[in-house]
Amino acid sequence: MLDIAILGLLMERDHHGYELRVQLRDRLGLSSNVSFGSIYPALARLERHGSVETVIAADGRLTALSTGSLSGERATLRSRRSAPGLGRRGRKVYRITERGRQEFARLLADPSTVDNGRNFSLRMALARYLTPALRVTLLDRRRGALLERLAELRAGTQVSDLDSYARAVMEHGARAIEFEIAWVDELLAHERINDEQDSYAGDAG
Amino acid sequence: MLDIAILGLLMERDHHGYELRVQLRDRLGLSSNVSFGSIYPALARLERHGSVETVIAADGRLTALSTGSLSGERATLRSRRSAPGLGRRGRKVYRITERGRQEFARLLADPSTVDNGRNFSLRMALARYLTPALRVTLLDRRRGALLERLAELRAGTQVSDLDSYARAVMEHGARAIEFEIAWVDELLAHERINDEQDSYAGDAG
DNA sequence: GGTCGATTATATCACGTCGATATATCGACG
DNA sequence: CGTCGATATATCGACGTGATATAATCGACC
Repeated sequence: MLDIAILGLLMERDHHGYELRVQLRDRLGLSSNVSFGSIYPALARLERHGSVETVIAADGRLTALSTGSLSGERATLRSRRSAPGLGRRGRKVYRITERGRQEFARLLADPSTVDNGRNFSLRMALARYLTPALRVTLLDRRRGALLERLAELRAGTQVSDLDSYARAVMEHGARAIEFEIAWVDELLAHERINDEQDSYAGDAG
Repeated sequence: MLDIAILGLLMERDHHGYELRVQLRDRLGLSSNVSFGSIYPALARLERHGSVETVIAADGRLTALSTGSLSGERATLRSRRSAPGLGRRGRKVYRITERGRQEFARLLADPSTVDNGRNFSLRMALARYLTPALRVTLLDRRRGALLERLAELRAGTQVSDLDSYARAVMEHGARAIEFEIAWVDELLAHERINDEQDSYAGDAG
């Protein structure tokens, strides 16, 4: 889960661990503050796998934060008295590799684990990296999973069997699913509109 | 998480592991099919802790297994042909202990981990075991957590910074939170109505 | 000008949950 | 008779979480 999210952020520019957490929340909508106990093991995993590489920031400030991939700067080394020249508590900046880009494309397009809401939202937030066809596939899968879950919910214990609180939870659950189906439909409609625009612009038939 | 859910189900009647999974979904709304890799360790944990005890059904067949304080009268004998529900393969039936009941009450009333949607829904589904005052506390806490998350979402990276897909995910996230706040408000209103009814009919018993 | 708390930052731990898998029993269907 | 699908228990590795430790730097206040 985190792998794809981290790779997605690194597609845009380099990041260090702490910053990734903020971006995970603000740009990918991962529920408030993913634990460092997830992020650092994930980074270690990705590095072991050759999907990312570290670019140790030699100076304390700046680093790759503002300039993105362009990193020709050989910065002013401030004299540090201890440890290898890591500024501000050794900051490790991570960069995606070619292998990582391929892995990212593979993970993103894989529609197998879309029955989980988080996985779906995550992939949608990164959907600009997908082809239109794959986007539609993803949305269709999610729609199917939601319909299935809704049917399952309605087919479960009959409502009369539950007390009013359990019933309220079930009914809210059903409404929430319908709410998300409506969203998915909206997104699908959007994809169709884009298709039409493409066929006007690109295909004169 | 599972502990409280399992204890909640066992408050009503005894269950064996496999059945718990179905009930977790159908009565407590836990997202489709909790893994056995969660259920069995949870049961072992609870047993170790003295919150539940096992009542082995020695014979694979039927075994009214005596308990069923509630299900006793009804569970006599159903037509034994295609009726689902009674197992083969040495079945371990779990029963809640007095210690378990106390533990359940303690866990249910604890409002500390209500920032997670699942924990909240779970506690709401079991809210009939709470006093009205504790129900309101729970709802207020959840409301606060949702407002906080909404503010955080709105305060994050400004929308113009995101591509249309990431933006769509963020906006849906915000709407989903508002949707749940509306639900919580509904539930709070209900609690107030019940309060009023109590004060009118309180001594009519 | 010194300390204090907040923020930035990396890392590790125990624990819980998940998904996959192994194993076994029974009823139904052919 | 075999095997398929549902019932049923159990374990495994992988992953995410929350708590905690460590540490440097920054701004604020006195």
